[in-house]
Amino acid sequence: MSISAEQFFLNYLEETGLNMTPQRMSIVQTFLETEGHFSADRLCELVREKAPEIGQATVYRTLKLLIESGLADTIDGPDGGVLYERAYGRAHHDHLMCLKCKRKVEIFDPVIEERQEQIAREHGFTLTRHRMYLYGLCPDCASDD
Amino acid sequence: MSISAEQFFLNYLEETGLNMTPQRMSIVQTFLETEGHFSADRLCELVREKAPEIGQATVYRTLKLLIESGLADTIDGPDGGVLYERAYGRAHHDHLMCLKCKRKVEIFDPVIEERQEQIAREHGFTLTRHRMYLYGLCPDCASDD
DNA sequence: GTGTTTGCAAACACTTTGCATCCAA
DNA sequence: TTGGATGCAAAGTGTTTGCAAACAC
Repeated sequence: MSISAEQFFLNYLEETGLNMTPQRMSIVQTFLETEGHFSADRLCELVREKAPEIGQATVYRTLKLLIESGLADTIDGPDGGVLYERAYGRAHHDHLMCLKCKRKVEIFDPVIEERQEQIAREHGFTLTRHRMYLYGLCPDCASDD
Repeated sequence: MSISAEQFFLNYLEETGLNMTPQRMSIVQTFLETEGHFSADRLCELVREKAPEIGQATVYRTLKLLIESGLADTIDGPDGGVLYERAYGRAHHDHLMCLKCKRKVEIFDPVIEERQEQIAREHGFTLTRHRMYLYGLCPDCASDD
């Protein structure tokens, strides 16, 4: 976590032999400014508020680079859609979400993380990454019933 | 697990005011005969091997019913696609998959299950369901490097 | 200059829908 | 008889791609 996210992305581009461009810069900045989870389409809107001339294909292409570089991460909702969130400079976490109001809580549990490693090891697997989603009703929605 | 899967589905249809039809019967049977994880498209193919006249829309519609009834469950692969598997009469489990050869191992860990409940409770959530995917390299693929 | 990147629109894969017809109860 | 079910084809999603022009280095 010693270098900035922008620098991190620049390094990635360089290593991969790709160029920085105004469009990519805009998209990365917007991405970094945006909190929480959002769809590709939503990011597109946000980018275009500042730079309407940027095509959606470019946003999709850049989002792909962000993921490959490790700046971004995807999450998949219970409904099937794909969302993105910032990953670089943040600790790993999983998600707990409310099926009704869609509220999301980021969670982290060392016990679970440890068991995951353990389980993979028992099967001879080398663990690369994992995803865990807990779905249920938040306190507010549970009491609405 | 006291009644058969077919009966279970019949009950669901009845409760929901829907009818059993030859097409649904074919699809459910094919679904139950098919081991492992498969795409909607793959199920379509299998169904059509026996009953070529069944439309894909019907397969999709029936698959939806299978999920609503609880007979089927969806899983999402690391690559984004949606797969289906049999759920009724089987214990809950999570998945460990090889990123290279796509091999999948079904796993279950009481410690993790317990912690998940615990975490949800700590946040005031009522847990409905969860998904956990572990991704990595299986023994064979790891040694290929 | 040369290879990369862009915007556009068309292509894509997968899933859902509208509709006229057909069928189960 | 009547509301649900079907097949077909068309319409949606959300994402990717081909291409000629524009650009970064």
